[in-house]
Amino acid sequence: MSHSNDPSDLSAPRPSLSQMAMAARPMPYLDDLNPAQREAVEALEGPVLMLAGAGTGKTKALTTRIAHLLGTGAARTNEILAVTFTNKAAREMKERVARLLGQGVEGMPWLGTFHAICVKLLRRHAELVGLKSNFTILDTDDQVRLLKQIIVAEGIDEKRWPARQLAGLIDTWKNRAWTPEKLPVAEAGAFNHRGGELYAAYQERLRALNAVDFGDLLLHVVRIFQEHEDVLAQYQRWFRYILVDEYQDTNVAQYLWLRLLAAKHKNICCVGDDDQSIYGWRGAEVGNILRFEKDFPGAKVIRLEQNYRSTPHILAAAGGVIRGNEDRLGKELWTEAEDGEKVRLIGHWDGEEEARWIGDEIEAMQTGARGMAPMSLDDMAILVRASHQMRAFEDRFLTIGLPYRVIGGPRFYERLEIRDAMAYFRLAVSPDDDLAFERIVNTPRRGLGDKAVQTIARAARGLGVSLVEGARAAVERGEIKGKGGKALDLLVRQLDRWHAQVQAEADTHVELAEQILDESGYTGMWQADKTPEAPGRLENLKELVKALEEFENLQGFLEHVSLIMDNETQASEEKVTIMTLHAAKGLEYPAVFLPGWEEGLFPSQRSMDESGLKGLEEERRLAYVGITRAEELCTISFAANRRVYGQWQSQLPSRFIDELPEAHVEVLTPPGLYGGGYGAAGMGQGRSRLEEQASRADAYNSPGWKRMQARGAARGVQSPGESRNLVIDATAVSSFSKGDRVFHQKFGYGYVMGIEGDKLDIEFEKAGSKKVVARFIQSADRAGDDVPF
DNA sequence: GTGTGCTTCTTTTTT
DNA sequence: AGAAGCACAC
Repeated sequence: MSHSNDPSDLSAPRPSLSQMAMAARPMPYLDDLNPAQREAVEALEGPVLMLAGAGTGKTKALTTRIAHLLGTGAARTNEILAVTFTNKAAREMKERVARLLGQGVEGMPWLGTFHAICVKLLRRHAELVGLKSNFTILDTDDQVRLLKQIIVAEGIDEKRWPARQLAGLIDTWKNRAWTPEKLPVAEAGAFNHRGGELYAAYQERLRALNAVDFGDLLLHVVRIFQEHEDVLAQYQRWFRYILVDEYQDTNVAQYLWLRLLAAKHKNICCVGDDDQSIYGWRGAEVGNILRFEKDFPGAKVIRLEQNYRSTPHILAAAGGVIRGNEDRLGKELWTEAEDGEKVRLIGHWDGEEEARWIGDEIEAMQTGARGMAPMSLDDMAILVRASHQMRAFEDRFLTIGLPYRVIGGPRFYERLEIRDAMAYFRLAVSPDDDLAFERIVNTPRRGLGDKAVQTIARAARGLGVSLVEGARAAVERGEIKGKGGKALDLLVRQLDRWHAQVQAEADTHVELAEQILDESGYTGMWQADKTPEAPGRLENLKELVKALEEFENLQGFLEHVSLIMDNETQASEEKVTIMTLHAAKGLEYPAVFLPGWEEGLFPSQRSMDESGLKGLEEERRLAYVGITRAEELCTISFAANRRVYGQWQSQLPSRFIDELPEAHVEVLTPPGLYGGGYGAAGMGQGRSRLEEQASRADAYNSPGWKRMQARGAARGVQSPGESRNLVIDATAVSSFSKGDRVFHQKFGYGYVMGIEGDKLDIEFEKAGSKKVVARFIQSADRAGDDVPF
């Protein structure tokens, strides 16, 4: 079945001597694989579904497969199509293939995200869907602003029918590969019976603007493939082998795209894990992976079940939870690793106590206080269901001075200041970018409000030109009076000059970027701003300019940036990581904390309301993902009370807790639960499930339980802050006195009200009164010093 | 054209 | 509770 050696197979390029020499070369990388991995690597021909459980060496198998394709001469670098979902995954794969081959892989042009690859394809064939090949890619923000215009133009009440919601609908439709013509009638009736119509209007506007949104990237290419057989045939020949990572996350559009490309040779290898499908809410279809064998008859299904990450207790706990799901292909993870610690379970009185306990526990683990080997903060992570849960931990960690990093949150390129700066760059490159012009016309303030913008738009429409040209005309005709008119005149001239500079390539693009931000007054705007965010924003602008250095020119930068939403924070100091369960997929940590396992929060009530059993199953997979992130120690916790939308609520432990197999769980005594006024607090309707749970804790009564007790007691002797106080720089405290005006990275400006030990009691202007460790505090006079450019 | 108080909403997030 | 968005008043 060897493809390249069959002389009768004329479709395959004849192997060159060098390729045959390479094929004859020993393949040491194969010896590193277990039998299942090896099978997945060597089954090069025909459809393959690699069901790779958490921590089973999926990326290793995938990258080795690529190396094998190249090493045996079965394919050349440009004949392999390898798609991932994130830039990070793509980067990682490139690096690992390069390492395996012992050389660079500049020549893997078709290894990338779905979107990046589609941009490449669409630039080549843009005219087939009525676009020019220099189309711009809109992000969510642009998209919403555009929709808002359409909604308002249609005379619809934007408050009752927000653009954001329509954007969400259109997104969902595009995920399902529904173009306006193919939109089911029932769906078109959404959004006050106008959904379909508005969708069509939006697509029309996009075409007029020569722009696409993220969904279009996929959909346009699918349409090209469907309507132009010759083009499709070309790529079917071209991409002789297809590899897909995280197949369980593909949506309908991506599925169609893949199926079209693989239809001829069917050399498609999809890798995924149905148990880790957690993106249903954004269009992923678990069905794609469940249906693979039907889509590709004769497909080889290979299960990777040997886990190299976690201890048996952790795997057993995860397995126990996921077993509750109906819709599974079925997989059982196993490991050769030693037993290790059981999964730990602990209940708390409320969310703050939970945060306090985890903080103490982390400090104890870091210093090795409980007889364990000291552990780096980099090896610990807290994984939450929803980002608002992070707050309690941030507050607590700031107070005790525990360094942490939050992953997720607003991405670098989504930040206001970055998007503004980019709009200026976009205009310098293409002056007819109307959306960019609208964004910055009055930022910084130029005295150009709604009325002025309308005048400009009217002028532009009348002449059938871009907004910049409209503005020029309006200025010349003197339609915009006073200060605004003058400022607009200046802006138009500046834009002309910047554009000329881009074309002339006289200065380096980095210098030009700095010049633009400077001359436009944008940097000055933030320098003059006294809000606590301003210094951070200036810092971000500096970083943006630094990021520019990596590119040849502004065009190149803009091209890539629209697809790269990464937020790579370089590792510096040791820190605990806080992030959502979603963000944690694909990562692993020696110690993992999973707080907030309460009904309604996790599983999320909303998920269950909206998607019923399907929703619950996805939540359960999320629990599975969470537990399987842990290598050695996994600690699950819940609180009896929690503030939900500002209202105190008593919480029931998550049903997932009851699904944990008891034999692999160690229940820690909830410290505040028995001692504190828990029973006395009177939680209303009789005995709550939590009480049952707590009393059932005795039933576990394992040796480990007692061991933990002993450890807890031993730890109790040392107060949490104590070890830390020793390393605190005494000058940090002494450099402040009562009444000082100070600045804090997160809380902003405030005044020192008192000093206790190494902590300062500060009344913040925005955040209220807090006790914060002194070394996190800056004198307010120093805060603004650091000005870029 | 800009600043302030009221209303609303509140999961997860990539490209 | 807290942010964000919007209407309203200067």
